[in-house]
Amino acid sequence: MTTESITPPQDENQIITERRAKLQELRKNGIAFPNDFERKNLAAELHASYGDQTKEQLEEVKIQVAVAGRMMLKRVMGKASFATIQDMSGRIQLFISNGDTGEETHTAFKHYDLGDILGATGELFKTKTGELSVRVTGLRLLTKALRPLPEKFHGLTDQEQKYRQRYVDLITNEETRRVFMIRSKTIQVIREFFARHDYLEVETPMLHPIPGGASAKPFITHHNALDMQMYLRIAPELYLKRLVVGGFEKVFEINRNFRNEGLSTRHNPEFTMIEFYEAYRDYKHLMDFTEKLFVEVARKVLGTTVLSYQGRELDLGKPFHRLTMTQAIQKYHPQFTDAQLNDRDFVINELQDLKAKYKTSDALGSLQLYLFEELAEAQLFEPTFIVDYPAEASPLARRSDANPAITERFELFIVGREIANGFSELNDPEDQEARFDEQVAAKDAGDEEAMFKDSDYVRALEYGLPPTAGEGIGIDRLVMLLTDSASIRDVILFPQMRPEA
RNA sequence: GGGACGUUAGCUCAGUCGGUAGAGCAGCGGACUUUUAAUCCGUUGGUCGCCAGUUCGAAUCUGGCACGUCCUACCA
Repeated sequence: MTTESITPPQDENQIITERRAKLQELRKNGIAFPNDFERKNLAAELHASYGDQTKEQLEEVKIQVAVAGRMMLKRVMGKASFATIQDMSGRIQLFISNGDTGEETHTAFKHYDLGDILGATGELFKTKTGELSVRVTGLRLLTKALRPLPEKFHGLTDQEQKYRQRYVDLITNEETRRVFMIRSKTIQVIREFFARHDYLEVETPMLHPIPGGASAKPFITHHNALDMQMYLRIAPELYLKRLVVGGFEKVFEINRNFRNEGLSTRHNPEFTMIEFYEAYRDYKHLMDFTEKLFVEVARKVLGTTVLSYQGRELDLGKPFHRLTMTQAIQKYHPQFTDAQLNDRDFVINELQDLKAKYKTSDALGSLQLYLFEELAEAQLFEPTFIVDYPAEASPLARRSDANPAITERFELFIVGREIANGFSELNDPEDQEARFDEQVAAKDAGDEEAMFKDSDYVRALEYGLPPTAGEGIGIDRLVMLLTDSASIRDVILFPQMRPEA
């Protein structure tokens, strides 16, 4: 006994073998992958234009259509069949019968498989149950699908496969298509919003010789011709502010940042942010502006400011809360007094009880920040601006005139997550240089996330940065909110995964 | 990094006490000219994640490994 000489690839199975044979047959009989079918109508447009017409009206007007799409459902009943095809807009039913197409075409159709891409021409009509359908007179197989689709009722449910094979997820799951259409629409609305406010959209480098603008571990890469180490950007901030120095007084950029940190339901190594800067504004203006932006995005994308996130209702149309860190702590832990929260030893004691990390060298503001993160952050379900961040944690932000230990900075929290971060920009070049030097000292002391000193940036400030306000908004997290997604992977088309086993 | 749970047909899932593998969908063959996850009859399809161990015998018990999901930590 001899083994078969043809060993199919490992994931080949009987179904794929069968379909390959059908494709072989198609090749033999002509052009297996024709590209001359002219699609003239989309499913959703036909439903919108003719869905309301009666059976009789449709028979009278005799609308000729040409539709194309992937076959998702198939029902064969001897001399007549129904098929449901799906295009970018939606689905429409085809009726194929010996009487309309001739027996040969209908017989060929019976061997078409779910997942095949078809082109059909014919006349619109309504079935006796009232479903708008195409009475097919011409039917062609445009692309043979070799691999079977997931089960037609449940679709693809395995999370890993949804992420790894997003194309299958998109074919099968309406909800997945909805999420990414909302994502696209969200970015479009944001662009329009900034354009309307006379902002200039710019693109700054993704490859940085000095990573800057955030506290994070960068990805390191190498440029061959220059033989130098480069970093994927962790934030565009320093470049955008250089542009404000240059006279582009309102700029924004929507693009990816890369951070070499852990993966989680809220973190992907590459994520999308919008950063924007406007001269002659301060952080208070940014908060008002952000509220307007969020309301507009919700209204234009979802049609309402009221949304449901993981079972809880949220209204972006209500004024956002504004609290200092200590006020936020007290909101959820009213037993703490102002005196206690401003007492270093007391705060350190609380942090110890919570097993939270801190350094004995930390200033009171940083200690309060850690306590806030432990006790309040995750509870900020309704949109809340937390203001007055400690200067040592905000090396690019302008100090408060009333209290130089804090900065004119806020972070916006919604559903317990940081969604945005903004501040009045530090435009004092001497203070900026001093703060860079502090960061370098921290880096030398072992802080991997401390910033590098960017001397050209300081030089830019020395030419004069007008008083400016700047902010970054996490687009992925915003889209999670708008789509009620629990994981950031659900709003990124191709999330980072480990290599396949 | 730590913890919990999971991995069985292309897909969705069962699998009892350890006794040699099941259903539905998809596929193939047949019936059926208005179906709606069409229906009905017949039928093909398996490295039970991988490697060891225990046992007469392992999808099932034990150990290790891989991958995944969730929680947690770092982080936006």
